[in-house]
Amino acid sequence: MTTAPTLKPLLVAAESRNKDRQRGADRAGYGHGLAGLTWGTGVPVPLGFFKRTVQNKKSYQCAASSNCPVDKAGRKRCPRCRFAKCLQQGMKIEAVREDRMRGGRNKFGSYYKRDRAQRMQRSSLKDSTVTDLAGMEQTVTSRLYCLLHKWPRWEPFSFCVSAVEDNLGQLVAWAKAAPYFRELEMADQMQLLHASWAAVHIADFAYAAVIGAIPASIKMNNGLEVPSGLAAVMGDCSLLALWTEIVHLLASRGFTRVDLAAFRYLALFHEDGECRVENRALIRAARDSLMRCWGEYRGSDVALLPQFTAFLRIRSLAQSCQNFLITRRVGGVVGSSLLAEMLSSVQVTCAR
DNA sequence: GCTCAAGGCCAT
DNA sequence: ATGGCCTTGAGC
Repeated sequence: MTTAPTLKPLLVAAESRNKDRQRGADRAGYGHGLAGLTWGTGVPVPLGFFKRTVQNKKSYQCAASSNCPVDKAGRKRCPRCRFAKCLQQGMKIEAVREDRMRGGRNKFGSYYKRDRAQRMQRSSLKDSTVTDLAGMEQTVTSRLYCLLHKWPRWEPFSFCVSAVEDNLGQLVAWAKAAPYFRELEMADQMQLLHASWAAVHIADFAYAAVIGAIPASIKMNNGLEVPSGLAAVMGDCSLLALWTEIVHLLASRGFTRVDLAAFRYLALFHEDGECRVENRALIRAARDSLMRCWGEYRGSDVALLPQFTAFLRIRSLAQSCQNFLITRRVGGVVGSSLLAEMLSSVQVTCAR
């Protein structure tokens, strides 16, 4: 069986996307005192509206009570509230020139500079705290919910495989943007993903199950009710009991989105993935940083212990799930080439 | 010289 | 009226 090289192109694509985004962020400048504005780079911003309003000394009246919602859709409804929002967001009337002189610089140069420096500091700080990283996890539950309702559900097993594949796709994009991970060489990135994808998948479902974001069971088109945890354990009914046990354990200890973020990073940078990687120092640094942040969040290192054992159980469950998929020969028969590649890498590991 | 935020223009 | 794109020019 030959597997198409699927993971690498995905990583390459994610990398170029991230670079584009970074370039966009770097290019984002200032407009009338407000940070994050650009001319002609596709970021829609009410520069023209603000400029005209100030230049022509317009004064608008609000038909309602001066608290109209100003969003992309309703922005044209009430100019008064739109202008108020501009000011509230930090746009400066003084930055619209009275004499209408073009070009050159205005007196805000130093303010822009300071603001830029501050924003830079904030973004680098962000890299080192789990709490901020947890922002990414908010989307997990809604995604899993969609995922469970996405396909025509004729057969439980192929349904579970589809769920796994769908989750795999986003995992790559997430990891590629993750601090530390994005600094690694491509080969190392592949190693870590091969070793962690299954545990991340289960952790995602565990979180969604604990907070009740997904239904307990899914109704197949043939009338059969299937527990949604089956998608978490990738279709292996014999693992369902273990799965529910872990979910209950996590629920009793408390499992927040910060904990989920920690689980995901823990899986990604776990020792098991380390054996064949080049840059062990960076991965160890990532783990240290993670444990420090997570410990701070939980209050103490001791408080992490039960969480950590739960994580280890998820990892061993993940191993069982992978073995199950291999015995079902998903890689060759049902699964996408990406899933096949993930599974074949496990087989290589086992053979050694 | 180059940058990049400000003004102007004009199709919508 | 709006907003995308082009031109300008003081400060670095």
